[in-house]
Amino acid sequence: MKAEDKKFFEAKAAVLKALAHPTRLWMVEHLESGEKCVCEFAELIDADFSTVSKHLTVLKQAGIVQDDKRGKQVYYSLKVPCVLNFIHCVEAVLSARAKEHLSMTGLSDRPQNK
Amino acid sequence: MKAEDKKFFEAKAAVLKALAHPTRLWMVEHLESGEKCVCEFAELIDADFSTVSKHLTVLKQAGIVQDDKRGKQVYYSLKVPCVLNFIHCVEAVLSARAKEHLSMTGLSDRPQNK
DNA sequence: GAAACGCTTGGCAATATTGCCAAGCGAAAA
DNA sequence: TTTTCGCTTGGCAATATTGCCAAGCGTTTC
Repeated sequence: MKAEDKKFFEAKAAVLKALAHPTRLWMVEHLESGEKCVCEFAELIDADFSTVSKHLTVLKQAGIVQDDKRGKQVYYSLKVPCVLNFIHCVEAVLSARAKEHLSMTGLSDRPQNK
Repeated sequence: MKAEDKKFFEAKAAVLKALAHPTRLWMVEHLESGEKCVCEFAELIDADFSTVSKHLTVLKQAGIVQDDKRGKQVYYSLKVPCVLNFIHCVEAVLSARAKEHLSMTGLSDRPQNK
């Protein structure tokens, strides 16, 4: 792998890493319906204010969300909406896995090859 | 957030986490052109055989790839090809970020709002 | 059978991530 | 100006990830 390519893969992995956390993923999906302030997130999940803020910072650094300070509040919004599409793909991975797991445990009604 | 939802987000985050590593991302993209054996990966990147094997195990556990042992070799292939689409979205995040960075450093030829 | 091959697993030290508490900080309200 | 509000940052301990070496294990070749 060339050094240049390596950098590219590191950059892409960093974006994915930002999304690879339950809370952050939840935040991103939540932003589908429009911008939210930090306090809204803090209210909805049971976590310290600082924790929420740090998660949002991670998403911001990754370039996934953007912030906008208006008055007392800071509003976060999705910067690259296509991330939502690909979360659907992740769900496809999960359902493929679930189906397989069912067939392994013999709980499925899978068709037998004779 | 409901406990059931929480589980769901944890599961999705786990899939993303599996992809969130430069080497594993590289492997997944490399599998676009068809199945590869462990030795091919080990040869292409400069890493221990065991390291390669462990990365592939992570991808397998996540349900992203599948393995097939034939003769001496184990062949890995993509199980859910849609992951490739969403890597393109990650690249969109990167290019959005790059563009912005250019404009911040004044190196761009961005159109000025007057 | 013995040796070689291709790969996986155990173990472990180095490193990174996470989430809480406490402290800081700018804008707005008093 | 002082206080409050909304949020960010520093610090830190608990936890997870990473990648190497060494050892194990099933096939195939000799």
